[in-house]
Amino acid sequence: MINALRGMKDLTFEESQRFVHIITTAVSIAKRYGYGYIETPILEETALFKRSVGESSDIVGKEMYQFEDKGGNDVCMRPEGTAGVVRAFISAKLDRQPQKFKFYYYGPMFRYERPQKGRLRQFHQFGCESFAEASVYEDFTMISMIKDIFDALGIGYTLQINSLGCPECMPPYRENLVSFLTDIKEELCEDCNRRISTNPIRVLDCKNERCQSLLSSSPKLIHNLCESCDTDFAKLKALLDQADIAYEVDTNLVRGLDYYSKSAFEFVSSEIGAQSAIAGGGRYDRLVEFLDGRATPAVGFAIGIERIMGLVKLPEIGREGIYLGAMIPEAIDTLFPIAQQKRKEQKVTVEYNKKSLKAHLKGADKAGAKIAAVIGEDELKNGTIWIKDLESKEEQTLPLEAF
RNA sequence: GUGGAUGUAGUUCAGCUGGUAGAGCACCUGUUUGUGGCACAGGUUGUCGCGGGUUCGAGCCCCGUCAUCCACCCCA
Repeated sequence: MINALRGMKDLTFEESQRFVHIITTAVSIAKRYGYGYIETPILEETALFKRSVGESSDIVGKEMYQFEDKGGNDVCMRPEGTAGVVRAFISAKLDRQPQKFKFYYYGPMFRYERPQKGRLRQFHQFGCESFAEASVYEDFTMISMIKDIFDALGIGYTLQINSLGCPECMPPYRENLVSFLTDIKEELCEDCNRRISTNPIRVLDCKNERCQSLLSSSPKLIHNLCESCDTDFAKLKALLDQADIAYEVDTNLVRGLDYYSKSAFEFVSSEIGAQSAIAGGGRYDRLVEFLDGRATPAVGFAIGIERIMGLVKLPEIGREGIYLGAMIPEAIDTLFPIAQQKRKEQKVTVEYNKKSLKAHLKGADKAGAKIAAVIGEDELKNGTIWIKDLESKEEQTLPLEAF
């Protein structure tokens, strides 16, 4: 027997219903916010991710499904969605248009990690990217959209926000931080020591308690923002307050991808285990430029479908449609014209074998049908059909034309 | 990549100090030969993850391997 690969899952029945429900809910809300669908390839040139996500990230460093294709190209299964959308945006030369563009997407992402609760090798994201809108109002609007989606799905969450600064205030802060960290490096954990040179900002995120206590007196970017970043962050908080959206400022919130700047946010849930982030995003004003486009400000986010799958309240669906069956072989053929007609509007299940009335009713029950319609000897002779409403238990025999 | 736990019927699990497997649920059939969801009765299903080893004998012990789960790491 061949099993699915490690970290890859099949979805059926209730799970697949949840999946579809999440996507359709998110899509309808994104459309209301003016987003249009974008589909980009799953396979991209490896260089795209190296340049966008960043070589220092774990994603690019050790988690990519990377290989050489038959034409000798260095390719990679996308580990996240933003890079591909930005690439498509630039390829279509939309960066040269004096307009704003908003796209939503959803689909599989691939990361070669050790699976655990809420972490798969093939997982799915729903995401949005907004281009050419530099205003912090857009950051706010995006958070508000995620809130709408989670509310519609009945999901509880905590919102965490932070500002990651910009090319003006980040570099001096980084130097500042590195010198602080270097002074105490003997006491920091092994991982943090490595991070001082690779990605010092991420030291702030260390889960080691000892490191955290040492870091309490570290310089905070939030207190070293340039004027523009500072006023934008203040504005974002004000807008969230005004909209009554609860949030926590988490000065240690560091997005794992290199391309973020200014606003960063993460929605977390306490109910799903260690992998608690259910959505994450932020501003990435420089990414279009990094990928050889014309400088274009942008904001985006992604929701992890599998992460919220268990949290979603699925609307209850009752009995639906019609079950058709025959009690004698000669009546079976008469079922199909009826089915054809009824399927124009309803769900129809046809049983191809003759069965006893009892067996048909059981079958109708199992099929989740609202109406059981059966043709037996008498009905065939009289050109009628026997109907039972499985909910109200009402039954009647109707002429075929009247059904 | 690291650590821990677990792998027995479709599924959830039991299986005492080693003697060639059981329960609930699900499924199928019956309980007036044309009436469902309930109840009752009966029934089907397993190379006990895989490969070695110890033993007269292993689901139970040992080694290896694969997989799953949880955590670290990282992130959606």
